[in-house]
Amino acid sequence: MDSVAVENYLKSIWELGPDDVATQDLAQLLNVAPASATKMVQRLTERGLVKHIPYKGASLTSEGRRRALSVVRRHRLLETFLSQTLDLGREQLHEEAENLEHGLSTELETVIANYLGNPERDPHGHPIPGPNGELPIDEDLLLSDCSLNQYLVVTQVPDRDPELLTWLEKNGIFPGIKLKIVSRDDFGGGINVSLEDSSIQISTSVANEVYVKLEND
Amino acid sequence: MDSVAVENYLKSIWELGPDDVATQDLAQLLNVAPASATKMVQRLTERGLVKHIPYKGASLTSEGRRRALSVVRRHRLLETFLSQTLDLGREQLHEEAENLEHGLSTELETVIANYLGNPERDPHGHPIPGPNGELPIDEDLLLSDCSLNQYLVVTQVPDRDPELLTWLEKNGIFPGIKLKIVSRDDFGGGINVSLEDSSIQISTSVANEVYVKLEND
DNA sequence: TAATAGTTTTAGCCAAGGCTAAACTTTATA
DNA sequence: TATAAAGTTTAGCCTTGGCTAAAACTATTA
Ligand SMILES: [Mn+2]
Ligand SMILES: [Mn+2]
Ligand SMILES: [Mn+2]
Ligand SMILES: [Mn+2]
Repeated sequence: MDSVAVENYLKSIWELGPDDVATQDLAQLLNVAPASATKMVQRLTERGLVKHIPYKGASLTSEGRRRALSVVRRHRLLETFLSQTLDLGREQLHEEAENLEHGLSTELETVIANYLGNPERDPHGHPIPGPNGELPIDEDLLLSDCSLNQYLVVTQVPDRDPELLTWLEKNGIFPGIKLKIVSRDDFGGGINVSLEDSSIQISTSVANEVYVKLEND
Repeated sequence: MDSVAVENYLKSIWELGPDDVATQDLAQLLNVAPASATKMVQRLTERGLVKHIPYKGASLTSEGRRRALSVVRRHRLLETFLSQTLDLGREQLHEEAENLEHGLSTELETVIANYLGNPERDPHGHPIPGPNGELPIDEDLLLSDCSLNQYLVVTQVPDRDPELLTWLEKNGIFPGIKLKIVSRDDFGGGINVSLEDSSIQISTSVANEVYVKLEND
């Protein structure tokens, strides 16, 4: 079994990938010094889970990816389970799942997945990998890439930043909601969207973390 | 925050206590070499969580006890939560809680406790410590200590051994069940109990792990 | 009460996973 | 294109939590 540290590194490399991941980015995401990240990346390379090209970056081998996706699966199943059983807001889920994901046995993972009806997405709309690390293809569109006046449905919101998530929630943006981009502020940077019965401005950086699909399935 | 190892040592010392705990017993419960247990006990003594009298044994300080009970609370709340939401048998709960207990935040602990209605016992009948480490007084009687022909109600069964727990369950012995000791096999060692509509023989070693109370409240 | 068995501690080792400071590469800038 | 800045790796250190083997202590038993 991988240690908590190893699981966190693998998951982080996956999240920052699939391109070569910079030592700095990895270190920052994990709150460790760059030297620590380098050392761990080297250890994972020894173990055949990572490919490291010095001064260039790190990427997962297929075995590394499999294990990373196993952590992601546990994380997202836990988020879904907690949101379904307890009355937690979408912004509280990530942090809790982050702690619990390493302690979930394969057996309990299966029981929870069945209990939930083997869901394909978590409460943020993130796809849940299958038990063998199959990742459902994800063809959602970045909100910021969409054209004006198309009818869209939100499919994914980010999960890491509770502040942002609370703001999105308060303004009616979460998976399932319909919206339309009505205009772009090309310089102020941002887009104006209209929802069912309100309309708000969303900065580019936020629009870069929200995914949508076209309304007609 | 205490590490996983520290939490496990504190909980184990509590479980083996309150008398001075022998190095060997501690090592065995935690699956480590006696020398490892000695070393950790010394570290915990440094930190003021344990009192160690060399060659005699280890016991918890009041701060050590508080932290141990916090782990026990998380463990027992998790067992209760899992048994209530998923359809796990009583014999599967302990192992899962053992892994998850270290990843449960204080906030989620509170949410779960409220969701469950702040229960006083877990599915094995073990008392759940309060949020500040108050342990409900436990005046249950050892089944093996009870006299013949008293009307008894099972209050606690052990949680560690899935085999045993499955056996108990199959024979109708679990918290809430009424029974009566009808005779003792003083030499074959064991007691004969009659339940609602069956009667079985229970070895002394098992009867030493089952607690009961008198039927009239 | 002296030898022996059992238990505990000490000594010395190791791997994991952190850190800082210094050295080295790569990239950007003058 | 030379130099400076930014990013990365190496070197060397530390703590935690394991281990085994040997030494020390305690309890038992002859
Ligand atoms: Mn998440
Ligand atoms: Mn999520
Ligand atoms: Mn238990
Ligand atoms: Mn229990």
